[in-house]
Formats: sequence, C-alpha cells, structure tokens
Amino acid sequence: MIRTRIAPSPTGNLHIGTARTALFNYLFAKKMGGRFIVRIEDTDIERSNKKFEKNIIEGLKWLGMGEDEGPLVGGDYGPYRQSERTKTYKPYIEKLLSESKAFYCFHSEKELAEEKENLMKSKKHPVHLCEYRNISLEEANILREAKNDYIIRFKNHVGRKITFNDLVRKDLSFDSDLIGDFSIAKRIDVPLYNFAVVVDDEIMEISHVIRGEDHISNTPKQLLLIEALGFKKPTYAHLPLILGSDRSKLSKRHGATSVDEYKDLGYLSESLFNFMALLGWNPGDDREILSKEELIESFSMEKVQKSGAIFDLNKLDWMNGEYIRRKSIAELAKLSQPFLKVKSKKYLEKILELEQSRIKKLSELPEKVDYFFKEPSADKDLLRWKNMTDEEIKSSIKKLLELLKENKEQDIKIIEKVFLEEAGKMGDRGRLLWPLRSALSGKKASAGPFEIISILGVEQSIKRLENALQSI
RNA sequence: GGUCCUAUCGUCUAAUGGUUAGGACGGCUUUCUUUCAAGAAGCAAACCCGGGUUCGAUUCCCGGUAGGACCGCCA
Repeated sequence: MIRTRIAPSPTGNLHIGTARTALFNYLFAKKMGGRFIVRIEDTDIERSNKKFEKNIIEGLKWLGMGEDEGPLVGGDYGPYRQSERTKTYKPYIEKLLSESKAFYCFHSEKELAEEKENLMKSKKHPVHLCEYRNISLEEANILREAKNDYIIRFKNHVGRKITFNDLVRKDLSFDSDLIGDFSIAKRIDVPLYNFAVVVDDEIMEISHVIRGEDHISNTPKQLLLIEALGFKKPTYAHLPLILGSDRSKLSKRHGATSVDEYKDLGYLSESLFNFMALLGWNPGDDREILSKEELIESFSMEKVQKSGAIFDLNKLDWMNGEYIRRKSIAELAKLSQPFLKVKSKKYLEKILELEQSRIKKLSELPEKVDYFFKEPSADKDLLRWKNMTDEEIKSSIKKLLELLKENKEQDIKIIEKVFLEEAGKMGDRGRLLWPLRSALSGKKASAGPFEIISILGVEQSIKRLENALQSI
C-alpha cells in the first residue's frame, strides 16, 4: 500500500511551498491508489497553534486535497500530532541509548556555537564530533545530575558513505564524516525533528517520502537512524523548490506566499491546484489546463523537474481567467459572494455574465461593476470621443435621449438596432456610442452600452444620460 | 567557508547524437470592435562557457562559471 504524508508545522498559514509539496504527495498517492496522510509536526508546543493547524488542513481541503488520515479525520495510525506522540518516541530513544548508538552530550550551546564558528573560519565543514560520545551511561547519569543541561546525540560512524536512490535525483551520496554526531532529542521524551519523522514514518507505514529539496541534507541523518533502529527504508523523492522572482526560495518578501492570500485575492482553488502542479512537472504533452482527475491520471515522478521553478503570477492570472471563463454563471455567482454583496441573485448573475471574460480574479469585481450600484459622477471629458467638441457631445446625448425615450417600451434588441442604425449615419459610430457607454458606466473601460442598458433598465439609463447632459 | 543540487526563449517547459529546437504565459503586430476584455491570425524571443568523445553535440563525459538549498538544543 502506497502511503504518503505531508507534515506541516502549525506555526503559520498554509504556505504555497507546503501546499505544492502536499499536492505532489496527493497526486502520487491517488495515482497509485494509495493514501494521503496529514501529520502535524508540533514538537515545539509554544510555537504551535491549533488555529494554524485547522487553517492548514482546511486550506488543503479547499484546494481539493482531502486527507485520508490526519488529526481531524482520525485513522488507524494516530495520533497524528507529534506533540501527542511523546510516549511513542521515548522507547526508541532509550533503545539507542542502551545500545550505545546514542549518547548524552553535555556541551553548552555557547560552546557549540563557538566550535562551529571556528570551524567555518578555518574553512572546515562545520560538524560536531562529540567528546562525550563514548562515555558510559553510568558516567552520563552522574554528569546529568551535576549539569542539568544536556542533549542526546546520535553516535555517528566515521568514514562511511551514505547513498540512496531518489526518485527525482537518482543516486545521491553523502559522507558520514560531514554529518557528525547530530542531535536527536532535547530530552529523553522530547525528540527532535529528524528523530520524530523517522519513528513516525516507520510506525505510520509511510512508503514514500515526498518533500522539498531543502530536505535532501536531512535524508542521510534519517537513513542512519533508520538503520540503527532497524526500520524499513521509505522511498524518497525530493522536489525542486518554488522560487520567487529573484530565484531564491519563495518567502514573504516575494509577496503573497500563503494559500489564504491567494484565496482572498480571488483565485479559484482549481487554478491554484492546476498551476502548482505545473511548477516542476508536466503531463508529457501540450495540455496546460487539467482537472484534478486528469492531473492524477497523468502524474508520474519521472516527469518531475530537477531545477527550481519561479512562481509566475502572470501565468497564474491567465490560468485563473481560463477557469473563471469555464465556470457556469451559477457557480461563478456562488464564488463571487465574498467579493460582491448583491441581494438579488438574478441581478448578480446578469452582471457576472458581462464580467466573466473581463476579469482574471474575483477581487477585481467590486471596482469593475460599481456603476451598477451607484450612479457615476458626471465628467464631460470622459464623454468625449476622439476630438468631439462640447456641442457635438451635447447633441449626441440629446439624440440618445430622444431615441431612448421613443423606444422606451421596446425590447433591448430593437433598441440596439435603432441605435446602431443612427450611429451608422454618423460615419464614426463612436460619436454616438462612446458618449452612451461612458455616460452609463462612468468608465473608460466597461462592457458594451446595450448590455448595460439591459441590466440598468431604460429609466435608469435615461436618468444617467440626463445627468451627463447637465455636466456639459 | 563547507557539502549537496541545478543549468533550453524574460517565465513555466517539450524534444533530440543530425530538427527551421516545439508549446504555453507575458510582450509586440494585425483582425474583430464605441471602449475594455474575450476570440481569431501572426511576429520577436532560448540550448551558460570551455575542452573531450563522435563523421556530427543543445543532447554523452570532464572542467569552469553562475544560481540555489542546507550546514539549530526549528521543522
């Protein structure tokens, strides 16, 4: 059974990078008929926050990645929060300690920091080979009472090569000397990340560890622990990172980095899902717009890119526009609720019909359609088409009013026909139609005048034209 | 500083030991058009550098260069 997991730490909102990692875990698991698991890494109780945990899991769900197991939905391998698993880890730490595969280290943080600094100064790889690595447990117990400051480290072998096969990067190899005696637990019941993951992955029977390439250097440590504990090795896949416009790891200074922010900006979950999938992966053909099902169907690790990909807002905007245009008006109306408060559903839908092809994100809506809710302020220069004189504008509007009043009771199709005929007589249709549209919308850019009239109604349109006339 | 990773249009990417190096976004042009979009048509735009292997390298190998990630008693 293929089992993949995402392990967010609940110290902030759902980050785009985390979401993308989750996405690849999800696609892979679903493609292989496996299970997608959410495990919360909240070792450091102070930093963690239930609110963030909920937000992260809901964010994943919003994107379409419902978890098969996790802290909120449960499962047979729980608990799914690291903070609730301290009892699970303890025996494994004790085991390593009693087998002399781990030891107590009594160096202070200050000493360690100095050691590292000196090593780097002398151009050496910063690595801690601890002097306490061979002391007996008895000695350690005595020292522990004397100093209460200690940490548990893994006793690393020297001169070994650690190799593993990565699904994305093929053979990777690391020198054990450069890893040193790395830390595995703060105290006997407080494991550190590298230790906790290894134990959890074993117990939760995680078959594939799919994560960002920033974890590559953690892998040899975890492999060492797996070996020492006699665990089963999962298969690894390290994904290329998502980069900001300057090619460094995507972070706050690059702008919006959380899924929430994109949601609030009016991006649809489908476009974000689709877009992230195409960052560092392709389906092997020219398709760009793919549904979740198609993405799952065509997913394969072999197609995952090795180099990082810039998060290009331009393309996201385009894709979001594509998705907006593919929505039914009813769906779009529902999605627009948070952005546009309109009491009448019918009215909202009519407006959306006009804007569907004009917006790239839902947040553009309020500004684009405000004229449907309040009369525009009159501005004579806005009414001017090319180099019409004030008098010409005036006579155009008078003509418009006249025609509109005459055809008050007519269907909009008829009105349009009449107006177009009249505009045709003027040679340049803009001389009649531009003042019409701009008087109705109060904007340089908007939907067409007849579409607007059909929504506003003839009475309101006459009123706006009269207002416009006043301003000249 | 050390280790590891990576390298095709501005961006996301495809393909290939011999191609006019393909697609998409963005840009530009044209078209449609009262405006803005959307639509249609088109244009410009890339194989990091050097050496080797080879009849032939963008492709394979080596070196350089550049960029990135990591180097916690965070995860």
